[in-house]
Amino acid sequence: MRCSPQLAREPLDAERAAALAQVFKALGDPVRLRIVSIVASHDGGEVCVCDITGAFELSQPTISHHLKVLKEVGLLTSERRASWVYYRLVPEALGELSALLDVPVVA
Amino acid sequence: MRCSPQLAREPLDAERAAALAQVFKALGDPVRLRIVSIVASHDGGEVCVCDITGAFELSQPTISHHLKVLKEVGLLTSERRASWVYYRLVPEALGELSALLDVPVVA
DNA sequence: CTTTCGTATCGATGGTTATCGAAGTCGACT
DNA sequence: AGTCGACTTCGATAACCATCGATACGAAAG
Repeated sequence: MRCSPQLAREPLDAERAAALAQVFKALGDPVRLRIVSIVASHDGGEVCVCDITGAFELSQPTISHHLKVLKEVGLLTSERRASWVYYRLVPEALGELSALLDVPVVA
Repeated sequence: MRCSPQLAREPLDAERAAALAQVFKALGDPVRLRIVSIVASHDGGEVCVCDITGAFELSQPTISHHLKVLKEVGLLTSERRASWVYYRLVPEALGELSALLDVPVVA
């Protein structure tokens, strides 16, 4: 777990910065941010793709693309059951980012 | 302060998601993430541009561009003193993001 | 006031990305 | 088997972005 490295503790090395930046970049799209928030706030913790598609005025392939991006960076996981695919949050991934950004107010 | 809206509390509306996504997008670049971490971890809280430029193998205009992006989304502020420009962190901005991503482990 | 040094802006360019329609896959039901 | 519905992958296109060299600006020094 690397001891929850805070951003203010010491400068990030290039390798770690590159990995983290990928996750932030995934969150750096309004649609993806809303998708994460939809999944995170859903009772039961998992959401069918159809539920997400219905929340946007975007084509279904576009939503699928965004889901793929979020899955690739480790923010979501997916599972197929019957005809439907369900996505759920990876809380540890968000937690790591939260800890990283948790800069002490008192310097 | 809008009661520190957690991502898991309720789905983000489009407007708020767009604003937040801009900040995450700013952090979604390895160079910018390292710049933020350099500024955040620097004693005294402020860093001269020359200190940042020296930490990368990038041209000075490129660093200046990244600093501008971080400043535009409210993560950094700058002040000119004599010939040098100093950048410092806006802790509240990082804090808001941290609170947003602070998803409770127990669903 | 011209030079010099630190930083910002400009214009161009190559690489990346969001989006779509079309086609492919995978289960389920008949 | 055949078909239908849910979802993903593919190929194309337009918009965006990181980076650079050249240039401009602002402050201090000579």
